[in-house]
Amino acid sequence: MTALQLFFKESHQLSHDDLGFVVDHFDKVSVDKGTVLIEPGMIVDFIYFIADGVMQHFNYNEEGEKITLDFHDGLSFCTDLESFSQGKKSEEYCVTLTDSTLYVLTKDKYEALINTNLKWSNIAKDIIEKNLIKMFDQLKEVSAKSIEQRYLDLLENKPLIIQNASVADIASYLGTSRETLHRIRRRTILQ
Amino acid sequence: MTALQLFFKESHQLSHDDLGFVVDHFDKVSVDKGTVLIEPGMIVDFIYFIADGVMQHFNYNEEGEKITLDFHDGLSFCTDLESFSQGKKSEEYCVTLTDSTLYVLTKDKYEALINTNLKWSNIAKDIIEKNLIKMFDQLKEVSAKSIEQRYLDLLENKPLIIQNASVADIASYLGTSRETLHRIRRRTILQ
DNA sequence: TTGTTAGTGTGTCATTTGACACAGTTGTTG
DNA sequence: CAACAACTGTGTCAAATGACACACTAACAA
Repeated sequence: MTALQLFFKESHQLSHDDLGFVVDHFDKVSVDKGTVLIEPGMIVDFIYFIADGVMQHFNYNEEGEKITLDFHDGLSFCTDLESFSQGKKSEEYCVTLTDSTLYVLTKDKYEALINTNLKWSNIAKDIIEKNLIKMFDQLKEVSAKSIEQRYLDLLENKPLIIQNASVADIASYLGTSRETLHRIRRRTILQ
Repeated sequence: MTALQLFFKESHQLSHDDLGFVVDHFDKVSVDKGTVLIEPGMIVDFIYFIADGVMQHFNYNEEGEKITLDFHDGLSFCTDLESFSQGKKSEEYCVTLTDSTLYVLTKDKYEALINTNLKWSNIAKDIIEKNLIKMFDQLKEVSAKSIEQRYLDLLENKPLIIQNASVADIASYLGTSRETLHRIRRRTILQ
C-alpha cells in the first residue's frame, strides 16, 4: 500500500473501492533536493501530497531577509492555499530540502472530486479543518513558548527538519537570528 | 437585513430562499461585556457569529501568564474549532470585551445544514478555508513584521480592539511586555 | 463621599539580543 | 587536488527588552 493510500485509509476509514477512486485522482512524481515547487508570480493549480521528503515554505520581508514560514514533511499536503483556491498569484517560495516522493492533485481533478458527492466534499472540509486546527496550535505555541522551548520541541517532534534545514533557516522560522539560535544549541545539545 | 444575512449574501451570493434557510439555523443572543463564552473544560457545541462586539481568546502559559491568542470582531465566526469538531474539552477562554450581539449555531443544526446537500457542505468548506488562509496570513505577519509595525497595523485595521482591550492584553497578543508596548505607544501615537 | 481595585505611565538596571566581523569546516566543482 | 562557495562557530559591543518598583488615574462599590 502506498503512503497516499495509507493516509486516506487511516484518516477517513474508506472502503477499498473508495480508496482506489480517490488515489486515481493523484499522479506520483519524484523530485530532487532543491526543486522549486512554488515561486512568486505562479498561479498554483495543484496540491502536493508529501509521501516522503522535507519542504521549506519561505519568502522575503521588506528588508530582504529570507523568512521561513513553515516546514512540511510527510504525510501531509502542501500547496499555496490562497493561490490555489482564489486563483491569485503566489507570493511565496516552496522548495524541497531533500529528494522527495510526491503525489500531485491538479485543481481540475480536485474540483471533480469534491463535486462528486457529499462524502468527498466533507472529506475535503475535514482535511482543511484539521489544517486550520494545526495552524491555530502553531500560533498558540508561538505565543506561549520561548524560542528555546520551540527549538527543543522541533528537535524532538520533527528531527528531519533539524537535519535538513540550515541553522539560519531554522532561526528565521523560530523568529530569531542565526547567532541566537547558535547560543541555544551550544547550551542545550552541546551541553 | 441583519448582519448575519448580509454576511451570507455578500460572501456567497445566495438566493432569497437560501438566505432564509441558512439564517433560520441561527438564534440571536445579546450578551454583556465580560461574558465568558468559552472556558477550559467546556465541550464547545456551538459556533457564534459576531454581528457586533469584540471578543478575546486567551489562556495561561506554564508560568501562569495570561496569553492573548486572538481578538475577534464582527462580522466573523467565533468558536473553539478543535473542541467543536472533535468533541474535546476546550483549553481556552473566550470572553466578550464589549456588550455584543451574537448569532448561535448549535452543532446539531450545523451538521444538519452541511448534510443537506453539496451546496451547504461546500459553503462550510469555503468558510473554513478562508479562515485557514487568514490564519496563515497572521502567521506570516508575526514572522515578517516587527512588534511596532504590527501594533500600527492593528491600530489602523482593528481600532475596536485597541479601544477595548487593555495595554497588557494587547502586549501579550503581540508577544511582548506591557512596558515595551508602552514605549512603542509613547514614541508613535503620543509622538 | 471615601476607599478600593484595576489599569496606565514612568524610571532604573541587569540581561538578552542582534549586528558585525572573522576563523574554521564542509561540500562541490572544475 | 585546488579553489570556491556555503555554512557553522565564536567574540565583542551597542541597543532593545523584561523585571521591578512606584506614582498616578479612572472606575466602581460601600
